[in-house]
Amino acid sequence: MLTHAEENYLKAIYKIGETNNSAAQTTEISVAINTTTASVTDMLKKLAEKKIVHYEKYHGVTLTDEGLLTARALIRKHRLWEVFLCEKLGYRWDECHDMAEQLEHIRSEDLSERLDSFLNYPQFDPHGDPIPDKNGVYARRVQQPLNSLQIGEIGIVVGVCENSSGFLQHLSRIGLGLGVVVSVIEVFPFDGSQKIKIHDTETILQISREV
Amino acid sequence: MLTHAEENYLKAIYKIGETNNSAAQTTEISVAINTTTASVTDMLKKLAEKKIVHYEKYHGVTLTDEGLLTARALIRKHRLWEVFLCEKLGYRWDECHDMAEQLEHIRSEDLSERLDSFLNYPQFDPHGDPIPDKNGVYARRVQQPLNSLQIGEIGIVVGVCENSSGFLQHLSRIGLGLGVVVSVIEVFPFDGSQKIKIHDTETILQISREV
DNA sequence: TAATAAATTTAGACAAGCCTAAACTATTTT
DNA sequence: AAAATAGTTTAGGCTTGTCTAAATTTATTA
Repeated sequence: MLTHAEENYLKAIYKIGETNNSAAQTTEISVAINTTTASVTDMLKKLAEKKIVHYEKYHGVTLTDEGLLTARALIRKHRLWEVFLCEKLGYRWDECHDMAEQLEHIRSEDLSERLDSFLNYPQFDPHGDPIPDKNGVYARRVQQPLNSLQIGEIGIVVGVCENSSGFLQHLSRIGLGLGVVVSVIEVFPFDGSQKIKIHDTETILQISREV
Repeated sequence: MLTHAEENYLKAIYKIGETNNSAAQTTEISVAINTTTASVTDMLKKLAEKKIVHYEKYHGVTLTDEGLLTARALIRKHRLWEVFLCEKLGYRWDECHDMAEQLEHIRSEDLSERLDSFLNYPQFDPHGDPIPDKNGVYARRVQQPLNSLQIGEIGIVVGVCENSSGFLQHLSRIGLGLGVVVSVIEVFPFDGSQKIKIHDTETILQISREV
């Protein structure tokens, strides 16, 4: 059984490993968790002791199989609670992170499962991040053109292909900035334009190619 | 801002004060919280420091106005979460206490209010205990005869007036033991008998007088 | 490849919350 | 009212998770 602090380290290590695709370094973790590197080193020893991470002095850590499972369960809880807070309690997606951060530490046999079912097995949290299922499996999010999304699918704008400033200005004018969550409402076969919902307003665009 | 441990002490002190109608003694608190009396003494000093309790050495503690408010907010959160766990996630009333015990410590501006509204402003938790409103006010539960309850009202069996063993055996046979939560579904004016729901089964009884 | 810079670990301390054992108060008994 | 008992507090210590400052290792650069 892990303490809250240990769980927080675990999550940070997981996320760093995910995005870097390499071992998480002490400094990276200290930045993520907002502590000193000395504290991180202490904690890494404890986590290694508990077989949660593979730790090699001066060379960062990676998660063990057990650590990976636990980390995914945490992410799952976090994201399910975010869905709950937004969908059921009406919080905005930017308001729920701190609460979810606390809620993810609630210990219980099968709370995640019950919550999942209550929320109707959501695939994504309000930020558009995928929610692992109870076995830790989740739809890897792949960068793909917006125009390849099917009706009902959800995506986050992570970049654009064209870089003409006029085009970028147009995007930001209509609210399509980086990180914005969109879902496809309709596809018009005539010209391939899509009616997409931007997490608040609705707006129709015909776009050449986005990611 | 109080720590989790401080909040637990606060709740214990509140409950003891409520039931005893007097200052909470060190030993009582240590039993409630399951620690040593030495730990309790330490904590009482800290709580007094923070103006949460009035503390007189060797003579127990009572809550300050601030302490009282905070305690009621905690109880409110606890009971609202219990309602959520039972009604929305389908837990049995005896399963949700430990989770609610954790959930009550979640810090947030207005989570209680949102939860309250989401749950449709319940008056009682699944154990039949009253839920304070956002100002800490709640329907004091008063002992009253079951037959005085109106349709839709909820009560807990806290005692009986008649003590003939035959009568008591009848009660336990139909599942009406002490602590059982009942709600009145229907009243038959003809003979004053009531259709009451016992937190699981349904059963009809015509009863002379209960509390 | 030796010197310098950056990252990491070790050493020593501290607050919170708990513990045991010993000392102290208050209450009850005789 | 003195002695016995019950309840409470103090003293000293332990663990967790944090910190600063110093020492060490790795990486970079000239």
